[in-house]
Amino acid sequence: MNLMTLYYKLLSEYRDPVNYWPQWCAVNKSVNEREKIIIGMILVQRTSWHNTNIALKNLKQSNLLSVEKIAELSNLNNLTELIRPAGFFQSKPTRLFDVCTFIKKSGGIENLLNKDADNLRAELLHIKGVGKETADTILLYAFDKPVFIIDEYTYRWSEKHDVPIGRDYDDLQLYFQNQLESDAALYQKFHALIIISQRGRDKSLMEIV
DNA sequence: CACCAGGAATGTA
DNA sequence: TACATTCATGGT
Repeated sequence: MNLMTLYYKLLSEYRDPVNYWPQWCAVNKSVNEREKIIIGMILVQRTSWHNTNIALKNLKQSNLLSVEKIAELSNLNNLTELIRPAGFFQSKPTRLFDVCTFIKKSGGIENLLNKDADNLRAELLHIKGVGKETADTILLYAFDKPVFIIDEYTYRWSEKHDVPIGRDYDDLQLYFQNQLESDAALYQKFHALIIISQRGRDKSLMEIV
């Protein structure tokens, strides 16, 4: 069974993933929504969405759920307290600040949207705290670039469905992208379905819209 | 109380 | 290159 067949099977079982993640799979995302996705992706690293949502809510209440405003901070003390529920308080504030600073110095989301996916990916990977998974998640969901995300869910799903590729990020990503048409909307829905189809106890997702 | 939740940097051989 | 360790919070 090829990946497209498996995708349609997932669709038939779980319906349209856009209903589960409207803010992620939306066709027309605002700049602000894209920023929230990026901020969320940094905060959720090795953390549950439940905890991440608390941190996001704190940022919103302090009017800091913004790349610009985070990048303009003179110190990270307040930011550290606000995102503490997301854990790793000694590293995440700096990671978040660095990502926001990069975006601001690059001319903002609007400017980065025009950049080539490969070049943007390389630039993101230069930021300390941004690895392949985070970079690709940002590319796919915040910038709508056709890059398939490889994460623990993708590994488990691939193994379960006998995808003939081992546990290697680059190999598995190439396989998905070679088997599927290069389409960001397809990748977004496909990956959302992979997650939805195997969520465990914590069924929470990103809440902030 | 033990374990987990969409990682990435760092150190070791 | 490949693998182990470390980092922190809130829920189950």
